[in-house]
Amino acid sequence: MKVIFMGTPDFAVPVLQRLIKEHQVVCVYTRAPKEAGRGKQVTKTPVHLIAEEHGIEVRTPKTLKDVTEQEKFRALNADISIVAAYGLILPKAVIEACKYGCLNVHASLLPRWRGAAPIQRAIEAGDAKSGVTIMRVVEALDAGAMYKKGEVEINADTTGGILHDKLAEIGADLMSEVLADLDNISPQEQDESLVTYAQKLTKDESKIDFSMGAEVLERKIRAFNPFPAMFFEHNGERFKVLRAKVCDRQGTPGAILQEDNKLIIFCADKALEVLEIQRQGKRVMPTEELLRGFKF
RNA sequence: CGCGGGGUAGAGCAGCCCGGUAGCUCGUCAGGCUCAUAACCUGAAGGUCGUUGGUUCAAAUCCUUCCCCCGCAA
Repeated sequence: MKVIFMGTPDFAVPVLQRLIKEHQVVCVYTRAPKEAGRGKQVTKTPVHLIAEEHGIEVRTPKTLKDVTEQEKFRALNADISIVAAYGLILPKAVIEACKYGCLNVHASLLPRWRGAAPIQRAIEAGDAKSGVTIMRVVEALDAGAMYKKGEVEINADTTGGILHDKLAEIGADLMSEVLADLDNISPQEQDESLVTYAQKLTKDESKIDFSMGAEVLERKIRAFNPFPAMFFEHNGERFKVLRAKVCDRQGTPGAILQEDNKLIIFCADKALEVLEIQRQGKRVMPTEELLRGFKF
């Protein structure tokens, strides 16, 4: 099929690569390159780079509300458009431009976790499983009828990064399957009574609030690994906590205890033993290693 | 040129501001102690102090070139 792909971050890359392999990707839409990283270098999006690598036309409009832009979209004369974490609102004119409409890969088991940060929110909430849903794009956010889902178990070692990568791969598989069998799958409407929303991640929630419960914090630490990473401050220095485990001890919330090469910080109820830590300016390392030379 | 921290023994850190032949914790090896041990004691090995050039009687330490890593911010 002639496909238009719309996506931006790493999550969208496996899907795009699969489409390139199996279909004719006529054009890729992604967010415009912007200043990012140290030195504020202008950086192209991951999707942008992959598209260029394959010599596919890349478009980076600021918005698609523009009628001229919509004309250009329609002029591609594609059979279907595929969206994966694009980051722009799609107007009706774009959604309905192609013969087979517009499909989306979403990193959750819809209708649970519609919205911006479904991967992290699922872990944070303590869900036993997460997954990917392929659904039809409609004007309302992540509300379209569903074609296919794939599930992944969330266990005690599942970090946001690990889950992200798994879901991206599964998303590519599922999209491939759905496209191969599009005429025979009838999409199923979402049950609105089960909808939850995944708020996007903000900077200030990545600061560890030790007046919260240890279990919640542990999940949050896992969900936010490797990005944006939960942190605490000590003597004006920032320490990212990449991994921790709950331990059954009590003390003043926020108090730090160093004993036997272990770093324990008390929370509201129990305490957290920090297992993997990153001092600012240093790499991530097992807490034990940092404690060989650094004293809190 | 967005702001900033760092690269010192296998690992993690101190020393740098106020130049003077490199130190701590752990690990490794040897010996000792012990019923025994990942414990304890003694000793040893192991470092071009990221790289280039400079200042100096003398540079890990001051200035400079480049490389690499990272925090913030985006």
